[in-house]
Amino acid sequence: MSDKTNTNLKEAGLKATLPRIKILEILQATSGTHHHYTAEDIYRELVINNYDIGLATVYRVLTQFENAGIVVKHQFDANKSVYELIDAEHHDHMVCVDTGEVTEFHDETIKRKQREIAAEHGYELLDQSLVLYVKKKQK
Amino acid sequence: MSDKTNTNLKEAGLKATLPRIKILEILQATSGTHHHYTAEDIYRELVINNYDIGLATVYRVLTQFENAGIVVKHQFDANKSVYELIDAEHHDHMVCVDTGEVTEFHDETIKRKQREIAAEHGYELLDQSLVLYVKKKQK
DNA sequence: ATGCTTGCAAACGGTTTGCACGTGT
DNA sequence: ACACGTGCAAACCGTTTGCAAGCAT
Repeated sequence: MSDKTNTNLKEAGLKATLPRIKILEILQATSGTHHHYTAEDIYRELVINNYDIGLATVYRVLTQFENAGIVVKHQFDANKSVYELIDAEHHDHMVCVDTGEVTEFHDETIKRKQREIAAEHGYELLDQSLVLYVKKKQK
Repeated sequence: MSDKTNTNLKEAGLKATLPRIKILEILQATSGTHHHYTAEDIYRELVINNYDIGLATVYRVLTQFENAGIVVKHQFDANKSVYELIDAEHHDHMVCVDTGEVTEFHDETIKRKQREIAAEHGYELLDQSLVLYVKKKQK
């Protein structure tokens, strides 16, 4: 898997350096439920594992990953960004306003409707951001 | 109309002060196409009209308006917020990535689908944010 | 009169950048 | 070797806040 990781980086035109490899590994960690990380989440994780990697580098690497199409940057909250590995199936998010829990979903009907709407206005749909703010239904 | 303005403020539990009245008037200005303002847009407008109102006050007033349900805060771009008067019909936005132009739209199909999806996950839909990033279709 | 508002300037917090040093190929 | 990548600390920039003075009621 570390082979695969290096390959990914090379393919993206990025030298396989320690910081980039470690950050990519953290993003790929499937153990926790949350695969949405802030720059500091990742930085903290690095510090815990005794890697001497600066926060500035984390930001730089994440930006490079974003440009390389390895990662998407989301803005669920007004004043901090979270990053997420891009997987094959691109999905949207619902955020619980009480717990902050993030659930992913995908819906083709909505996607299709969006393209229609853009087209009606003479536009082509390049990208889209949909976030539902929800709370647990109590009965 | 300045009567109406004061009434709005009073109803919202806010004293009718000069800064609040003027900021509300700017938000209500229907002349320009863009009714999406950054705090500085509004500040600049105030300066042009020779009002001695600080940027900090603009932020404070906009936040109060937001809490009072007079205004919504959007985050089309990562590092600046825009504010918009809430009108009866609540709508979504498409932003042209080339020109920055913002077009509003409303679609009931999408809204309904969203409620369904939230419900499927045991959630209740409180709020939602949908932004389409588009570009002019060239032929 | 008195409590909410405001202007100013300083603080904040996430993110970016300049620079000299370190590292991958 | 040499270009590219990195750590550190300082800069940035939109936004928030403490404080003393100013208004609306």
